[in-house]
Amino acid sequence: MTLAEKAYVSLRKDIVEGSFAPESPLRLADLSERYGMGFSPLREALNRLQAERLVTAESLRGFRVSSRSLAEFEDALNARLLIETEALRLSIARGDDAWEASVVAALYALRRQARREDGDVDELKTRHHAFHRALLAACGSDWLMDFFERLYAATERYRIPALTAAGPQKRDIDAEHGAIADAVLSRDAALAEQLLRDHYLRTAATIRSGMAAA
Amino acid sequence: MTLAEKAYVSLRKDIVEGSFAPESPLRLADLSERYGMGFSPLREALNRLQAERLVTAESLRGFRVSSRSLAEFEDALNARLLIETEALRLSIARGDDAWEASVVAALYALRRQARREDGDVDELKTRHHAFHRALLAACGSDWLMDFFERLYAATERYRIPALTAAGPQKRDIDAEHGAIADAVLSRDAALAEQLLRDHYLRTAATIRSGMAAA
DNA sequence: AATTCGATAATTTTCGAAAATCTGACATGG
DNA sequence: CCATGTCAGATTTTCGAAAATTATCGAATT
Repeated sequence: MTLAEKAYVSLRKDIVEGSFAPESPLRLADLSERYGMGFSPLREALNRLQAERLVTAESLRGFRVSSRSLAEFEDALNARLLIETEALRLSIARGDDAWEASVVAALYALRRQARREDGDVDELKTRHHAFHRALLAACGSDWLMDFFERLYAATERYRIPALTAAGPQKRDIDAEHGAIADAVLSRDAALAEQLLRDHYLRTAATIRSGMAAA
Repeated sequence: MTLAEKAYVSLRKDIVEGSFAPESPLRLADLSERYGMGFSPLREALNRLQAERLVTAESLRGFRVSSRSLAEFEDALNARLLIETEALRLSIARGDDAWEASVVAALYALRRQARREDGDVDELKTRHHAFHRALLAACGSDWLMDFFERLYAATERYRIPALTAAGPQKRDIDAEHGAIADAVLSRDAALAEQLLRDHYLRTAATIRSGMAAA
């Protein structure tokens, strides 16, 4: 892996996880010291992240972490619902046995990690992402999967700070995931879409109250 | 405008218009000579284009123009239908008087340019793009507009070579645009969606036969 | 007191060269 | 004849410094 790719992965992670505050400037000198590399690979990474809307750039004034607002969250969430319900429908229509197996496997891996008391939070997030990706993976559209990844990263930026602010949850997220998987495996597209939609709307409600609290 | 931004605009145009063949390597030395700048701004532009899927990159093996295939075109077209019908629906529901006026203006400008015998093809394409953007512009979603721009560029790569190969058209595209605008201005969302869908499906049919001929 | 101007510092942007890596040809051994 | 290793050339990637631009601060002016 080249330095530029490492810079891209690290920066993306740090932005999504909130290590850099929204709107804070991303100065090359600071980043260079933080990640131990020159300007070139950093600029490459920043340009890619700009195209993904995680950072903004102004000519000759450098880069900043993109702003965060309730309106932008709502926008990203609505786009997600549009993209993911369509992708899920396609996936259910087109997925084969191997796809079903991958959904089962992803759910299993997610649950296993969720039940570990000593669990690594990073690993849990990775598996959560993997489960949601597995649901859509058979949709057959590179563009929809691309949009899914973008929107997932964009909304993930809100999930983390909001959830800590909102306190303990009353939801049984594990059960929601299980219900979605069941509907998918029985190829009930309408039910699966409805459950996925509800799943996101519930998360959105939590995040809204979390942002209001923060 | 910085050199990197110029490089981005130029490269994007040259790729979309087909000045570089799909899959052809984009060597830094060549590009440096062609555009009269060093490697740094070119790499920045290429990285942004990579995030937009117009170019692909392989570690330590440089950049290539993304491939072109009927399957990828169909994928982009279907994504476009999903995104644009939704954006159009929202636009019709939310657009105000100023938006209506901008649609009328964009259609007028497009028609004016289309009727000029000595017309600049570049200008016509710009206005065509502007008209379709104006239709959706009141949707209120940055993400949907972002996806629209990406998909427009992706499909534009197919429109140009296919149309020249397919020969003269029997369609009255001007009338199709007019009908869409009429439906939009009368706020008939269902009709507008249907007309937009038909408009794209007809273009898609032309492109399919054009690709088959080529 | 507020504003403008100029000099200095900080920062981004760009270049040119060095380092790292890949490609293809050629020789060598099985 | 085929496989394998090696070397030179081509290409990408990275660095460090130079160039260009913006930001900051104090003095002069209104």
